[in-house]
Amino acid sequence: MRLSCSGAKLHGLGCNERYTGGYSKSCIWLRGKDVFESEFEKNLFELRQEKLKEIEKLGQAAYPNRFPARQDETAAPLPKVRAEWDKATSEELEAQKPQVAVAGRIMAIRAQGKAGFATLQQEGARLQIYVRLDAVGEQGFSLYKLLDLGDHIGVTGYLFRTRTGELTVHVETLTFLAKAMLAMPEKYHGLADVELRYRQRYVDLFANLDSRQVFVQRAKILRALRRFFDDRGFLEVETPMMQPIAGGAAARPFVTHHNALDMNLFLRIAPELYLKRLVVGGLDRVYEINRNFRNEGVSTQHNPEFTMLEFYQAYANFHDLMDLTEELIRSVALDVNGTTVTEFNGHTIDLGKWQRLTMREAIIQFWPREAGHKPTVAALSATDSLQKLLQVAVDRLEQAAADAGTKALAEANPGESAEGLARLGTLSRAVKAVFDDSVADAPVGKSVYHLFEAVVEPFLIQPTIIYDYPTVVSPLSKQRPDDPDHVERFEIFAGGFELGNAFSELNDPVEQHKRFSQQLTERQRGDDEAHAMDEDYVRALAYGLPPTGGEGIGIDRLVMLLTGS
RNA sequence: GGACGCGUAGCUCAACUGGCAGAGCAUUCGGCUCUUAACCGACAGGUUGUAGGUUCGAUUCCUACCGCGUCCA
Repeated sequence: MRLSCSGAKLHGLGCNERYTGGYSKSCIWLRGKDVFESEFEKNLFELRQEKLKEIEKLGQAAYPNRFPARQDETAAPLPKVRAEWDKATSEELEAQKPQVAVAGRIMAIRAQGKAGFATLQQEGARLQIYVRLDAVGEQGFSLYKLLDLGDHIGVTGYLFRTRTGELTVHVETLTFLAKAMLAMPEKYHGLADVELRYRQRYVDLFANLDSRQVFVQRAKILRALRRFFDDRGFLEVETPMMQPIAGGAAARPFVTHHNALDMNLFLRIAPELYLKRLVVGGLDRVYEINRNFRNEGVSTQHNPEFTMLEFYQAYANFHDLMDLTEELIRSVALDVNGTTVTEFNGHTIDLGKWQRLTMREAIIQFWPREAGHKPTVAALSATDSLQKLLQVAVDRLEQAAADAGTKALAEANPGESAEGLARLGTLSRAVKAVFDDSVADAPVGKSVYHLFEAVVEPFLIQPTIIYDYPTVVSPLSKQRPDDPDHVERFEIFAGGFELGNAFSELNDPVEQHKRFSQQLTERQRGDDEAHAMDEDYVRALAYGLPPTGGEGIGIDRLVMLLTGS
C-alpha cells in the first residue's frame, strides 16, 4: 500500500524529466509507410541527401567515424573551451591566439557572401564560430555553404572576440560529422507543441536547454538519494518487475505473458512485498529506486510508468521514519539546490520546516469555514455522526457555492471571487462524493480518509507529515497497540500533493491474512483497486519479519518539487 | 465520461458582419568577408482536421466524427 490508496495519485503530473517517447498513435519515424510527416519533409530529406553527395565530392565522408577533439579529456571540449576562456579579454586572446578543436551541433547559421558565422552546441553549451573564405580555403568554404541547421561539425582554429565581444573560434579547418536530414524547430518560437515535445523528446532536448536541465537535476537528485542511503548502511537492490500477483499498492496492473511458462504475469505496481521478503531473509536495510507501472490514463501530466524509491529498515518503526524522512528531504534539497527553500506553483516552500498532524486533527484544522462548525474527533470516529456531519457540510458548501456564484455574477470584477468560486465548487463536489460513498456500508475509516483527501490534501502546501491512518485503508501497516482501528502509518505532503507513504510494517502473518481477506471483501463491494491475496507473502511473514519500518517516495514528484518544474 | 476552447503553408499565427486564403520564420535561388530572431531581392509552398448540411457563395454558420488543450469527474 506504499503510495497510495487512490492509484492515480502519486505518479501524477509532469513526468517530463524522463524519456517517454512512443505512446502516440500518430505517425512515427520509420514506422510502416509513414516515414515522413509531410511532403515538405520528404522533399527536404531528398534535398539533403543530394547535399551529402556534394559534401562527399569535397573529400569529406558523409558519416565519418570520429572527430579527434581531445577525446581523452573527461570534459567535453566545447563546454571546456567556454569555461576556460569565457573571461579572457580581446587583447589576451589576440596575444595568445589559443588553438582549439571543438565539435557540436549547428544551432544557428548566418552566411554573408564570402564569410559567415555559426553557433555550435555541445552538452548544453554554445560557442560561435567564424568561417572566412580566405581562412578555410575554397573547399572548406564550399563545405560551409552546404551546411544546414542541425548538422554536426568539428572545427579547429583559434579563439578571438568579435566586435560585439562574443567569444568565437576563427576557423581554420572544418570537418563534416553528420547531417540533419529533417528540419529543426522554428528558431524563435522553438518546439512549442507540447505533444510533440513529449513524443520527440530528442528534439526537445537539443532545442530547449531547460528540458536538458531537468535531466541533469534529476540525476543529481538520484545521486543524492543513493548517497544518503549508502551512508546509512542501506543496500541497493532490484526486485521483480514481473510478478504473478501485483501487490503492495492499490492500482490496476498491466498484464503480460510468459511464453515458456504459458502464464500471465503482471508488471509491478509496487516493489513493497518483495522488499519485505528480503528483510525476512536478513537484509535488514534495503532500498530500491525503480519503475512502477499502473494501468491508467495517459497524458502529459499522467504517466503509466513512474519512478519510486522504497526503503525498509529493520528494528525501526514509523516514528523513526518520520525523523529520517525529514532529514532525507532536507539533505537532498541542500545537496541539489544548496537550500531547502524551493519555488513551486507560485508557492515558496521550505523543505526544512515540517509540521506533524494526525489525519483527524488535519481535517479539523483545514475544515472549510463555509462547511459549518469544525467537527470533533469523536464526530469523525463513528459512522452515524460522520454521516450527519457530511450531510450538513454538503448542504452548507452547496449553498455557499451558489451564493458565491450569484455574487460573482453581480460583481463587475470577478478576478478574486472566481478563484474562491472554483474552490467552493470543487470542495462541495468532493465532499458530496464522500457523503454518497459513506451512506452505504462503507467502513468509517474509509470515509474519513476520503474526506481528508477532499478537504485537506490540496491545501497541504508546506511540508507536512500526516499520521494515524485508518486500518481499513492500510492493509499492510501495523496497528497502534492502543487503538486497533488505526495504524502506525504516515504520509508526507508538500506542494498540495502526496510525496511519500510510510508505516510500521505489519509482521503478524495471521493478522496479515485477515487484512487480505478484508480487502477481498472491499473488492467484492466494487473496489477493483483493493489488494489481492498474496499467500506466499503471508508465508514469508510466517518465517518471521523483524519489526520494520518502510517507506515509499515518488521520485518524479520530488524532482518536480526540487526543480520547480 | 462531462463542460468549454482550439484545429488555416514544415513552424508560429492573421483573415471585419458569409464575398479572390495572408504574414514572419524555415526551405529553394541570387547578393553581401564581424553576424547573432543577421540583412536585401526573388521563387515556391494550401483538399482551411474529416464527412455532411444551410447558402448564389463557407476558413467563417449548423450537425456528426477525429485530434489537441484547459477545467471537472
